[in-house]
Amino acid sequence: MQHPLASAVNAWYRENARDLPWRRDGFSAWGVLVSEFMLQQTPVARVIPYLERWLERWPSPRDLAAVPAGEAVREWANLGYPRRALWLHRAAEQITEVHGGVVPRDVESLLALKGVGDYTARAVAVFAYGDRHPVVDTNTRRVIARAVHGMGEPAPPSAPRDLGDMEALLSDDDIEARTFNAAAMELGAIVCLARSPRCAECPVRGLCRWVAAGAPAYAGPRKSIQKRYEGSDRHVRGLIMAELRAADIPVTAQEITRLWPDAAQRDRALAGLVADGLAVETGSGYVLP
DNA sequence: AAGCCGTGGCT
DNA sequence: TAGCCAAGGCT
Repeated sequence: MQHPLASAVNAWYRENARDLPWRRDGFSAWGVLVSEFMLQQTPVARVIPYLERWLERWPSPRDLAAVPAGEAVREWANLGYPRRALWLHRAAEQITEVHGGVVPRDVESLLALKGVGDYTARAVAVFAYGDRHPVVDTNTRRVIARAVHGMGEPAPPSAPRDLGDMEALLSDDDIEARTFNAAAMELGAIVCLARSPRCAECPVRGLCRWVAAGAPAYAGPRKSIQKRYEGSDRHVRGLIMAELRAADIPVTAQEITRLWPDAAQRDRALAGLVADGLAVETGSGYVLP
C-alpha cells in the first residue's frame, strides 16, 4: 500500500537513523519548534549543544516569552542569523498570547507564527504531533530530484510542485508517512549528499532514476551564488552583533566605529540592525532589545 | 521574486 | 585557497 521507494527508505531509516535529541521519546512540541528554528540553514552538529542549553533555560514558550528578546539573542550566540532568535521569541509570545502557551498543531496556525514557513510548519505538525502532511526540505528535494526525476540536483524550489512530489510518495498511514518524511531527510543528509553522494551505500540505488541514467551531471539553471561573506554587509552586521552580545552596558557609537573602517557600510549595517529590531538605540549607545 | 540574512566546517 | 554548503524565511 506504499510506494516502493518510501518502503525501502523507511526500512533503511529504522536501522540507520541517527540518535538525535528531537527524535527522543517524549521530546516536547516546543522542543521540536526550537530545533526547527535552529536547524534553518544550520548543520545538525552545531545545533545540538545550543538546543540543549536553550531548553534547559526555557522549557516552555511561556518561559521564553517572559524574558526580553535580547536574552534570546544573547543565548543564540554564534548560531548565526540572529533574526531567528528574535522571531522565535516573537513566536513564543504569539503562542503564549493566542494559543494558551501550547504550540499549535494545525499547519495554518503554525504558518501564522513569526519565522515559521512552509517547511517548519509542516515539520512541527508531523514530527511533534504525528499528523500526516508532506514535509519538504533541501535534503528531501535532492532525494526526490535524483531518485524520482533522475536529475543530479533539484530544480529551484516550488512549494506546490515539491509538496506534490512528496505527497505522491507518502503512505496513507500516518506513522509510515511521518517516518518517510524523516527518512527522506535523513537519507539526503547522510547518504544522498549534494557534493559526493554515497550511492554504493544507498538503500534505493536500485530504484534511483538518476543512478539508472548513469548519474548525469546537472544541466539545469545554476543556483544563485552566495555572495562572499568576507567584507560584506553581513560580515559587518555580525561584528556589531558580537559586540552587542558581549556587552552588558550600552555600546557607544565610537566603539562601533572601531569595528569597521568603512563609514558608509558601517552605518548601513547598524541602521539595518536597528530596523530589524536586533539593536536598539539608547541615549548612551546601542543595546540588544 | 530575487536578494538578503551569520557562522563555521569541509574540500 | 576560495568557494561551497548547511532540517529556510522574509521582504
